[in-house]
Amino acid sequence: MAMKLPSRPVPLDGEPLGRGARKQLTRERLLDAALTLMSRGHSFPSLSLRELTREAGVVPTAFYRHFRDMDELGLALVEECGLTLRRLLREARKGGVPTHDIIRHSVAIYLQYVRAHPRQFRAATSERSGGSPAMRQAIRTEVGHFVREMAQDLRQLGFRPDLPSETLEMICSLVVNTMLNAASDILDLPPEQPQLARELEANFVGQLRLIFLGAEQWRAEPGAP
Amino acid sequence: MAMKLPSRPVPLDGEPLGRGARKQLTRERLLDAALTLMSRGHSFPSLSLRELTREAGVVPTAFYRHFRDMDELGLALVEECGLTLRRLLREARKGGVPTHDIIRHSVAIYLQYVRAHPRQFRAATSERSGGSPAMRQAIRTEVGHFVREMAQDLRQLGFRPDLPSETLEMICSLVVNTMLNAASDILDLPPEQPQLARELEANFVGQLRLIFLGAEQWRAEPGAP
DNA sequence: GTTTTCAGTGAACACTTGTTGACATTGGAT
DNA sequence: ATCCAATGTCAACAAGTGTTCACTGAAAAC
Repeated sequence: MAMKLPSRPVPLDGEPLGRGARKQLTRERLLDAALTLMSRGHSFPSLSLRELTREAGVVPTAFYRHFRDMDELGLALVEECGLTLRRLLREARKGGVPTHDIIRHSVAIYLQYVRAHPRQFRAATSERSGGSPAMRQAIRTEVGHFVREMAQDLRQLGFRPDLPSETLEMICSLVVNTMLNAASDILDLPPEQPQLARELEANFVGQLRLIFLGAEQWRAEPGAP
Repeated sequence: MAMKLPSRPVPLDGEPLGRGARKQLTRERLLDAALTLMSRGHSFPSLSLRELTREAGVVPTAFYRHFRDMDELGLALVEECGLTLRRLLREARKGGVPTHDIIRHSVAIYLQYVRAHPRQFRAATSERSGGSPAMRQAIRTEVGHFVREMAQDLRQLGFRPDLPSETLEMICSLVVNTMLNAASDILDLPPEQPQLARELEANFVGQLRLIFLGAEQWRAEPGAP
């Protein structure tokens, strides 16, 4: 008699994982597969469920044990990328702020971080204006959190304590937009063109300098002289 | 005997159009259909050829008389949107520059223009980082043209004649990124929420003010004191 | 030790997709 | 008036899609 092949939930793992842990593992595999496929040029809305599960090494129907549909996976993905972004900010906070040439230094750190997490950043920048309305909204919210956190950090660092939070956030939102644009540009660069990369980096540094130059000059109350 | 239905290239048009004109017309219909579908939430890479031709009111195979594949249509679309952008700049140039409250005025004009061409702007901002690599590159080039043109305009207006073109373009690229982000934000707003729209507009104005404040303070040679 | 829960499997469905080839119709050059 | 090229239509294809259903096997609950 022909026996059915046994289900192999974790084919390559010797560790005796618990059931819940196993579930979370394949869930992460699915998210990971999405990031990988996106980093190969696919844009999220053009990903098919089957393609995704194929890449994840699971059968199509297994998908439904984790997400209702692709939109739900998209939202989870956004959350994950948001987490990556926050980690960046947290690490930057820990590292302390160098007193000299802050911007150039921060840019170097940031770009290094971007290159270390290309898939997350490509996904984030790519779906920021590309995905479904729900996904765009989610990303917008996530970016909003990031902006607020950054503004708070600036305040805590004693930067322009006279400015209201609104204004600080307006400035930070400009900074974040510039950062994300730069990330997108960097990741689209031909693989090994250090000259272009340096130009782009210089441009990026210049733009941030410009912004902070403006921020230092900003009058506290633009309405009244 | 069953006669084939006659082909009706222009079902609703009484005008006896020339042949070339007819071709261009359905070509425009295809491009238009793409814009329409995109403005309904679809992102370009997830558009199917059949969906497109259905919306355009043509049979799927007719597509190939105009474009080799969807990528080619995408490039044509980028070109069209680029044209729209340039027209904006040209009109702005014609209109002259108000001496007072330039930025607020320009922003109002710009947002009005964005709202008048929502589909083009949604497509442009959406595919800027979302589409195929070729499409992204095309958009990048188009935006680059726009930036250079804007920098030239600024120079001709006598703005910071001491700065090298490189620096001017760096500034303009920051401005353009901010403009496109603002467009994307505006178009994603819930249909009738004038309060949010005004907040967003104020934010936008603030960011541009900040940029130009920084630009006025920018030292001509950041390397040497 | 028995039972229950549940992540994962495989086959099947109704459908849409991109692309091909063989016609039709017609504007424009001859 | 006649032919040609080009624009468009129809029918058909293989392949891929999302989703369903009944089933399995082992971890967890009893």
